[in-house]
Amino acid sequence: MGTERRAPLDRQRVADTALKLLNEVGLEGLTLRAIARELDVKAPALYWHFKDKQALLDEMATEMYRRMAAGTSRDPDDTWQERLRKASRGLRAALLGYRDGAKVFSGSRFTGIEHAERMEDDLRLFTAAGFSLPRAVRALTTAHLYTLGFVTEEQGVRPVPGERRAGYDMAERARLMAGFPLSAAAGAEIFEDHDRHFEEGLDLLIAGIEARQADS
Amino acid sequence: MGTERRAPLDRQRVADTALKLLNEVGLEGLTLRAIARELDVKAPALYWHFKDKQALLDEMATEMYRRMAAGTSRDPDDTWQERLRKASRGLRAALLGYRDGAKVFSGSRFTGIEHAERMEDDLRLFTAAGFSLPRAVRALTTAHLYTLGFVTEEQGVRPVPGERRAGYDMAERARLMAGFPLSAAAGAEIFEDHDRHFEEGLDLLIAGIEARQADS
DNA sequence: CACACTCCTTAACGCCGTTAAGTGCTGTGG
DNA sequence: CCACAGCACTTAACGGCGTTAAGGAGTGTG
Repeated sequence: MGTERRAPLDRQRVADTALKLLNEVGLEGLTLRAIARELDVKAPALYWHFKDKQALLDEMATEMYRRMAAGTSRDPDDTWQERLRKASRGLRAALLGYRDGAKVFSGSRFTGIEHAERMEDDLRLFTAAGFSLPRAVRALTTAHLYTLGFVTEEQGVRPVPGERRAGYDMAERARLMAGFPLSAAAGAEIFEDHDRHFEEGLDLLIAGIEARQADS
Repeated sequence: MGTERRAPLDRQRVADTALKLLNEVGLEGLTLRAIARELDVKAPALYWHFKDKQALLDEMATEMYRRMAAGTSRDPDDTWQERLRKASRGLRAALLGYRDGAKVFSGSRFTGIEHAERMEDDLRLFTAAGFSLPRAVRALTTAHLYTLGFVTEEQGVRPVPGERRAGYDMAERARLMAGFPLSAAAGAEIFEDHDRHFEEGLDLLIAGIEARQADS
């Protein structure tokens, strides 16, 4: 008979489902009722597993980090440049993997200390490469913050890869920008080819770290 | 008699009041009803001036930009390094001037094209200094995005200058981080002295731009 | 003096996060 | 074998949110 009971939820399953739903409806559509419906449960049931919605978002951010960690290859013999590139690209890819990923991520905190392991590993690699701890931290966090800022804006323009948010018509923009020729031309540079643009910013940063490290 | 009528609202006054209120209650407390109350009006009145709440947030972001522009000195004889520093510091100061300033700012779009004037000026200065347009754009936006990312995280830790968000106890953090000595030590570097940290990241970026510009 | 237009109010809608109270099921000690 | 504890959930409800519909007072215009 159809009387078998659904397996009880746990934080992990809730977070997984919420992340899947996030990609369909975006952050603004991600309500507790919608998540509960997806899990075949009523909304207050979620309060058994999370103290409030923010705690669920925190778990989602943590899960995003876990998946990034699982999806980014790391070699102990990386140069610090390679490591910084991998970390930054990996973070960007992870954030782009979810609608409003950057917003969810930067509005939340990790629920555990699992992330410390990778951080420790990165810091070890950088200090072994000759960086003082403060310099290592500065290099890593600057890249991290650049990446967060970049993807936040990127997803503001392109909520879903492929689509384009209303009010971002390039022809319209060009018309308004008559009188500001450089800015008009810059539009293409800013709103197109995010991949290349991201890499170029990263290049600047790495060049700067190299330069500052040389004249230590 | 007390029968004189209140002067009618306009977008500017609404945005001003909303920005003032933002500093008192934060983004999550910034409801249309609260803004209306402050203006001695009922909430639906706001819909005469703005098509929805996002349009009001857009106007607030634009006003933040205007005030930043008014508060940042600019010299036509700036070197590009000075200009980049002024622009980045000015943006950070402007965002820090409001609770959740970075979130409001990066979640919104400017309502007009007033910002194009400064952008044009910056691009002129950079191209006059020998940058190609793409390189000028890359340099400016990279600094811009770094700043946005930086302040977003900064305000996540310190919603109001002076206060400190729950869950950011340094002693507690140190205890959890036993076993990750470098990460533990990095905490101080990350969560303290944002001013210095911001400047150092900016230094890295400028050094990188210089380096890439040298071997053009 | 009618009419249009501007700027606002009153009332209500559906949805949100969240809490309180209760309910069935499972496993354990007497 | 049964009382009872605790787990995982439901039902019901609360106050507040953004937003819309309808209407009304005051002002300027033909």
